[in-house]
Amino acid sequence: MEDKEGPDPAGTEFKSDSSSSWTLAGPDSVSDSINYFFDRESSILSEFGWNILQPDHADEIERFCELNRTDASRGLAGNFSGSQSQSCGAAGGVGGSCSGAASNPDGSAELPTSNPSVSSSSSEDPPEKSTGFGGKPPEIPSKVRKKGQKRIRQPRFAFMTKSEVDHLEDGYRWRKYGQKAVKNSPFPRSYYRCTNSKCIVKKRVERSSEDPTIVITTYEGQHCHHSVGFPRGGLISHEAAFAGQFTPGVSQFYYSQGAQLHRGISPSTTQSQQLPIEVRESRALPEPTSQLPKDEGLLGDIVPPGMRKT
DNA sequence: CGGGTTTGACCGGCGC
DNA sequence: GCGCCGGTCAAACCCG
Repeated sequence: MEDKEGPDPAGTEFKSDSSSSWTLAGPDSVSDSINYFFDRESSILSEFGWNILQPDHADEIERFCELNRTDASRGLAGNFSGSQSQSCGAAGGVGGSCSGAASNPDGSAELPTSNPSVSSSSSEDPPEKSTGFGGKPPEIPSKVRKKGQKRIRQPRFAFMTKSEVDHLEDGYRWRKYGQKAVKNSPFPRSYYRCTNSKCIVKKRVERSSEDPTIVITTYEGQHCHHSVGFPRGGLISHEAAFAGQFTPGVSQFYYSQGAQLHRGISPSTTQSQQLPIEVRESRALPEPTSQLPKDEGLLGDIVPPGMRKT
C-alpha cells in the first residue's frame, strides 16, 4: 500500500485549480498563478527540505490544464460553473469537525439537494467497514443519484513531482479504489480516497506521459482531520501541507477553460502581471476559514510564520 | 480476520 | 442516439 520511504524527489512543481469554480481568467493567468504561487510558497516549501523547481515545465502545465479543461468540459462543467463547495469546512482541516456548506451555481447559499458529500460528512459517521467504502461514498452513488443531480466537485490541487514512486507519502492514509488507463498516456491513473471515514478527500495519481519521471498528483477536497503521521522526521511533507491543509477561500487559482489558455503558459510570464484571482467565497465558507489571513497562504495554518523566509 | 488492492463492470456526461 | 471516456463500484483477492 503506502509504499515508500520518504519521497525525495529531485524537485516538485505545483499547480492549483479551483475546479469548482472555473471562473474565467485571462490567458496569462495560469502561468501567473503558478509564478505567483511559486514565488510565495517556494521558500516555505524549502523549509521542508523540498527542492522546488522553477515552474517552467510548460508542457506539463499545459497538459495539466488540458486535463482540467477536459474535466470541466466533460460532465462536470455544471458543477464547476458554480462557486465553491466544501465538504470539510474546518479551515485548515486541523481538528475540525467535518462540516461545510456549498452554494449552487447561481451563487446563492442555498444547499442543493444534490450535495450529499457535505451533508453526509457533517452529520453522520458511517460505521461501515473500510472495505465497504461503497456503502457510503462521498458522493451520491451513481445508482442512487437522481437524474439531473450533478456531482459536486471539491476544490482541486495538483502537484507535479519528480519521483520514482507514484504514490508519495503525504502524511495521510489512502485507500486505492480504482485504476484506469488514461487516454493518450501509457501510464494508468490511480484513484485514492482518504481512509478516514469522515474525510472525503480524494486524490488521483498519474505519471506524465511526456516525462515519466514526473508524477502528477491531484488532490480533491480538504482533509478534516489530522494527518496520521509526518514523514521526513516529523515534518509534514509538502504534499500534506497542500493536500490537507489548503483552505478554500484562500489563494486558490482559477484556470480558464478557454482555448487561449495555452498561450499563457510560458516561463517568461512575469508575476508583474495580473495576480491570480483569489477565491473569496465567504458566503459559503464556515466560520474558521475567515479567520485565516489570506496572506498565510496554503501553508499558513501549519507553518509557523517564524519558519518562513518571507 | 481486518484492511487494503486489483480489476472488470457499470454509470453519467459530452461530443459527434 | 450512440460511442467514448473519466470516474466509481464492488466482488474477489491478497497480505500481515
